[in-house]
Amino acid sequence: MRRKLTPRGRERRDQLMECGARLFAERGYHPTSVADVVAALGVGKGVFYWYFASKEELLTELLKASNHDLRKRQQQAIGEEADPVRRIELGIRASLGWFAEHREYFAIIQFAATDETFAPVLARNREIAIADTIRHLKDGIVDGRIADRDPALLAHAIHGVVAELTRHSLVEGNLPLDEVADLCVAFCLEGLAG
Amino acid sequence: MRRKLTPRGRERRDQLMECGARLFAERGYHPTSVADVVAALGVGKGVFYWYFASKEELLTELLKASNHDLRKRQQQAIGEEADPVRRIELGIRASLGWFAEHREYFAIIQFAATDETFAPVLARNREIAIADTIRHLKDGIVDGRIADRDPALLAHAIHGVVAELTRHSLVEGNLPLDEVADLCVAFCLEGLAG
DNA sequence: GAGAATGTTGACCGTGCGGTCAAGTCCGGC
DNA sequence: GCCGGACTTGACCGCACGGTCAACATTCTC
Repeated sequence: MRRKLTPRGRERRDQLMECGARLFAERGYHPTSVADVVAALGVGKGVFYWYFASKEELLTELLKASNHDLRKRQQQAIGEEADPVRRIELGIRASLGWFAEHREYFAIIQFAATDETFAPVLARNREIAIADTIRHLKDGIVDGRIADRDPALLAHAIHGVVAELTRHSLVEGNLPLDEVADLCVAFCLEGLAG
Repeated sequence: MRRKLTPRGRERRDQLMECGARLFAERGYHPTSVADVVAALGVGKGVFYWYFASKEELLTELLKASNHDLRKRQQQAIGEEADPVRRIELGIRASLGWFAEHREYFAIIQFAATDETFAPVLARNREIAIADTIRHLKDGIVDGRIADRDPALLAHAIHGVVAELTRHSLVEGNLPLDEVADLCVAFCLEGLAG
């Protein structure tokens, strides 16, 4: 890994990250070797270690970059919306939409959660997302729009629904995204209540 | 791996599984070597391959055994309860309770979900659990107690809440189990509705 | 166009892993 | 008391992996 990157260098780095993301998603992190990554790009092994200090660093960078991108999308989606309940809904929809367009990352993030080397990065990402949700929930509780229950647990519950429905629709589903998103929002807002 | 196991043999097998479960949970599957497992037990490497055809098989057996145990507990908890909504509630509470008592398995299952070798076993386990939930949901929908929405998606939503709150309460939480279970049930039944 | 900085190569190294096996020990049944 | 099958040992094998590096190529800078 070196400091100064020319445009050419930045492109190579992006190629390596894209390639790594794809392979990690397809075969998993441990089963994918650095040799696989560089072979897929048709370059020598040294190239990898010019841009990354280690295989570990590549995954860490992928996690950071993807989280940054997802958050950007959520913030754009929520925009200036004032209604806290609607803010939660827009956040949920943005999340489902982003993963639908970046399927590779779901598997990568799920693996990273199980490895103590990467769990900290992920835990931090999640903490931030949960904190956002908690803020909206508290606003909604003050407004009397949301039941007065532990906002932290509610936030985790919402994230759990989103995570599992994301997984289901990516891995097993052939359902239209909107349908899943609608149910996801309806379930979070109303539960099973008929 | 051999056919006939004497009582002594069965005990060794159980020791290996217990030991493997602990180490896989603590350090992860790939980073834990067969040498680590047998060393923790103070026996030679050959012992492992007498009882298991491969490291892979050990994990597979762990997944099967744990799922069997969890399901048994759920069935006992639900018993003869007739009310479908209450059946769902009892199932949720049984699940949270089981994981609280078998923390090791949460990490193991989460990893297995990310590895294409083990994903099929897990997918099958999940399918069965989801099918159970769907049955209760359909009963509830007929009764008019549950909203008439896609039962499959609802089932996944419930499982998502349970999974994430389980994770939260095991990994981050110092909250009493009952409190988490209460909120989990309340959220699933009523959503965020205030 | 010299020289520095950036980028690239691929053979090579050490290590640790999953798995094997020939040899031996333990123990129940006869 | 010995036979055979259940069980154990640990040195060993082959290999693939993460990472290094000296040499070379390209591109920037003045």
